[in-house]
Amino acid sequence: MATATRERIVQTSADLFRRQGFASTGVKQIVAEASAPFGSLYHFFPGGKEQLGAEVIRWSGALYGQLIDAFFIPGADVVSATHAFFAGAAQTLRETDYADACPIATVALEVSSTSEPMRQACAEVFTSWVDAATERLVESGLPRKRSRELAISMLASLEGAFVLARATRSTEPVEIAGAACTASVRDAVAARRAKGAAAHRRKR
Amino acid sequence: MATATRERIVQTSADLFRRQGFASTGVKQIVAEASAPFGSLYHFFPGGKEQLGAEVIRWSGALYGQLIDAFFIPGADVVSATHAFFAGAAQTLRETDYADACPIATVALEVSSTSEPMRQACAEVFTSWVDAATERLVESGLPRKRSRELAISMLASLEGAFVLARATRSTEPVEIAGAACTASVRDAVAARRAKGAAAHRRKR
DNA sequence: CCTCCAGTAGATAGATCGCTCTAGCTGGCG
DNA sequence: CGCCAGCTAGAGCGATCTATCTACTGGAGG
Repeated sequence: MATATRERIVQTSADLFRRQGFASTGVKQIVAEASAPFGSLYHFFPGGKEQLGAEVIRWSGALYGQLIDAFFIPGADVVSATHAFFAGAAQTLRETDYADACPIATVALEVSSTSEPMRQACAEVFTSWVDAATERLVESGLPRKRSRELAISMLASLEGAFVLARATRSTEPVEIAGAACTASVRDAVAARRAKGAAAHRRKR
Repeated sequence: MATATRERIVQTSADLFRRQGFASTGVKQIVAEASAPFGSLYHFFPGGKEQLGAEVIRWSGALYGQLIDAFFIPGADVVSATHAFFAGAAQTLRETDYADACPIATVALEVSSTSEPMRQACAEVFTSWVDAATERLVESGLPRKRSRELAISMLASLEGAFVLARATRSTEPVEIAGAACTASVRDAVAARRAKGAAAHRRKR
């Protein structure tokens, strides 16, 4: 396995960055926790810690992006999917002692004013998440513009709820934000149905 | 002025922490930027960087908490206040090149798994903000439970929108989150009015 | 067989980290 | 005036940071 070490470095870094952030995680700590030789880190990432950071952001982003597709299955009810999504996040928080929230939010805030390549990586990930969620909502019959708005405000609510939850060590913010988002999605679906029904009535 | 230096240290730290976070800000950088003697930092903050951090969190929290009272003036319309609050946040972001968002969110995410005293300071600040917003909504006639839910989901939306906005260098998330929150408040007010009208009708 | 090179391994450089320490300065009070 | 806190001022400590450097290993290909 040629790239096993490289992968282990990325995974371990992702874990540490999520918990303590980018700046407070040393490269020594990474290689130690990953049981990787120190030299290998700079062999695989000649750009140093910054290159590793950018790659970790993209890797975590892709991994967590799959969660969106896992919850918002085409054909299934988007309202209950939204509720389940937030409920799942709350459960994960509780199970991990409020450590596993968003894998990139901490790093995003840290670097968005100091490292342009890492900031861009974060922006790409967030955009990809918004796009994915938007598509799932469009597929469920909502207008594209409304879907995008919902996707953005859902992601914002979740990210913000994570901030509050980790600081207060309570899942209440996640649950309340989840309820609000679920209600918004329900309203959007109902509005769409009403409009569809009106159009249907008009047709005949 | 006996405590001018101390205050300058706190203000400068608040500025730096907000931009680059806690870990990436060195004490040397703080005293340099604050034009303060190095010894003074440890004179005023014998507990070192952690004590300074906790104090900066509380100080910034109190300062920004006043914004809530500035926007949600007793007697004024809460719906337009909500809209103005988010619009103001978006404008500040634009004016400061996406640097001045939440003064403590970055630090909160960084320390909530590593420093218990600083995590508690963050928790206290967030709680105080939620409490303040809740009171303003209660005063405008909304039920307390609903007010608290609105306050929490508004704060979460704003914090998350800040994360997205800083990373993508766009105020769109703030504007969309603001629109969603404004709609929620409007709905809550409308529901209250309907209920009040029903009670009124029932009465006579 | 030997060559070659990706990957392993870690010593070490050079800068910076948070922090301690001592000495000097200054303004108000006895 | 002399004295004593409160504060200023910065040299310097040990630790730790990122990154570079050289040396070694093991297996695939000529």
